[in-house]
Amino acid sequence: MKDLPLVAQKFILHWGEMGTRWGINRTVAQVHALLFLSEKPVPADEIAKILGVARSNISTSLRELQNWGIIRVVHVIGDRRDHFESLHDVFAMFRIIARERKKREIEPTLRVLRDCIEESGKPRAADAYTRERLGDLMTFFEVATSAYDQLEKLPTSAVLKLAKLGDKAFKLLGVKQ
Amino acid sequence: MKDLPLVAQKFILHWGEMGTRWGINRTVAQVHALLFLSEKPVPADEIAKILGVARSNISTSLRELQNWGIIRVVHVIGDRRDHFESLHDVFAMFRIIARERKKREIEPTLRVLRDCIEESGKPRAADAYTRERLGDLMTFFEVATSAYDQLEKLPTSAVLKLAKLGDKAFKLLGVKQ
DNA sequence: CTCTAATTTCAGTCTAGACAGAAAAGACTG
DNA sequence: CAGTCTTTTCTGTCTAGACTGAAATTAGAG
Repeated sequence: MKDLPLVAQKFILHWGEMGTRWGINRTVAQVHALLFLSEKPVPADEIAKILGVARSNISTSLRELQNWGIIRVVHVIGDRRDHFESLHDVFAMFRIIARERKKREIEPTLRVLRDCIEESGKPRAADAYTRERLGDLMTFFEVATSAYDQLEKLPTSAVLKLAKLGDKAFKLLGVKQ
Repeated sequence: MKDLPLVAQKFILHWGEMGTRWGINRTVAQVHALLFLSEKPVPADEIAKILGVARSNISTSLRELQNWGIIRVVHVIGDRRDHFESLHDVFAMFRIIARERKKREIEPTLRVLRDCIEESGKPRAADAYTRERLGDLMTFFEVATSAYDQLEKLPTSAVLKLAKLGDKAFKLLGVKQ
């Protein structure tokens, strides 16, 4: 870690902490930060040395990041080791993260809500109030995911245009005032 | 827990697991789920009994949920105990959650990024590539937060309208096709 | 002001999950 | 196919932070 530029150290540490706040293992987040800042692909043993954690631990973290789809293996001529590089396009990266979290967490939640609401018809399974509350929650998740799905289809350039329009967009569409 | 409707049990357990995936203490999430489904305000000792955890633990969880601003104390005549109820409007609830997470996690990250970029001008603090990467990341967070800020100002009705417009909205605005 | 109920704090315990290191498996080389 | 390098898997250890129960504090009632 000490041989990294100061700014890189600072960012990697912060990114690790952020990870833990969002349910991502600290080491996984740190590995991601390191690769994100790295111009050249990095082999696992170097990552281990830089971050000061066991090689085996890095192996697991890399696997996890590959499952997310935000890093990939590349090969360097004259070196047998796998090298890893992060996706460089930040917007694309967060699109992938959002999509994965939707798949892993939101969709299962929607399924549970659907099951609950279905079962809540049966006698003794739930009272009317519970049923209504769950219905509201499901509506929220449905609206949110379908809105996100629309947004996800846009290319980055369109998302940027949209963001730049900001307030004006809402007025043009007549959803405001 | 056993005396709750089956559907409520199922939801509370799932919500607890979801919490852990998003960096929220399981018990905190369970308490929230319980209150969310509860028609009447519930006193702390009953929550402890229902969820089967220590009273003191519930005290901490309730404090946390109050800090988030998604539950509040109410008093019931003829009972000295504090009773707690969840916000019932789901959209309002997630608006608060999003705002808090922005304040607690996104804004500190933006500050770190700003610091890093500023420092990266200094000699030996960072190479050009690192600086560029951090700049891209900061741009992303800036665009995302400012877009969210706009959205947050809209009343729920307008957000629903917007979501319903869906694809059409993008075409109307000329950001698509 | 005293007594009791309710809540919070605190110090210690417990445990899920992070981590290390060894061993196994896999892959390339000559 | 033996030898070496690399990666993965596995088992046991360690620790942050979740949790408990007791003690301290606070709030109301008479």
